[in-house]
Amino acid sequence: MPWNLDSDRPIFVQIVEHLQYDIVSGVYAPGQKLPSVRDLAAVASVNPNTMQRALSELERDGYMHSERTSGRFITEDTHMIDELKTRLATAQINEFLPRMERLGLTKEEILNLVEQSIKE
Amino acid sequence: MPWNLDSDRPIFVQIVEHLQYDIVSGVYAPGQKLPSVRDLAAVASVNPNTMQRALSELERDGYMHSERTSGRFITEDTHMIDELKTRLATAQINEFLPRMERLGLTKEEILNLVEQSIKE
DNA sequence: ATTATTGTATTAACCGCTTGGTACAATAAT
DNA sequence: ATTATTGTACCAAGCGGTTAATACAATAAT
Repeated sequence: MPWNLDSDRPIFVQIVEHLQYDIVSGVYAPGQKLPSVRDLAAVASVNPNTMQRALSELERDGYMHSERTSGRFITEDTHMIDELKTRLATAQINEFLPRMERLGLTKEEILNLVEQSIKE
Repeated sequence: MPWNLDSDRPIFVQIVEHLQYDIVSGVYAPGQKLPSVRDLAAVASVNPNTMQRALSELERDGYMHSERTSGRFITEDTHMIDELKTRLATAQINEFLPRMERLGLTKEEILNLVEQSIKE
């Protein structure tokens, strides 16, 4: 899964989101050890400082914790991960629907578009 | 309709999008005169330079044109506006669906969520 | 004719993000 | 014991976006 970082938004924010999706979708399992800051930075083609900043945010929010010198680990609180999943999904819906309506599409048109696009 | 500008992305980009939505949804009709740069900037609580930059982009793409001292006008090319609408809607879909799937939701779950959320 | 308004251009300053470079303490690996 | 790896911290430089302040020419409004 590429990182798909663009220059429109702060990179560290995009990394936070990317890793949140990785946690929710199970790319990193609960309790699993993460690659080192330097390795993650290399994979993402980003400066280690930038990766560090993203990881600090995720740590501050409790999605991971660092063990000084042995590495960094995903939380084992599966309930918290489930909540994150719900929160991210809801956020997507709440961005998507109002924008589609603001474009002048009716609820039916939106539903049809989604239904159509989801098949292929 | 508030402008809802956040600090995550360049303001001028968000203004471009906001005005595109206004054009597509008919807030500004084809051929209609826009408020002055300074007025728009005041309404959006933004520096005139920033508003000017957004308007220049929209002008470069042909969605409006300025008449030196009499003001700035929305294009009368309704076909172009329709295309913009389609393009924006498609872009929303193409962002929304992959993200929902990446969260681990099945196509059915996504459809149900949309269907559910659209009713209320 | 005079005044106000229009779009436009320019410059300096500030701020946040990013990078590159360096460094350190703690501990795992050898 | 020595070495490598870990997270972490710091600083300087560069860059893009934003603001503020001015200015100008063209023309609409008076």
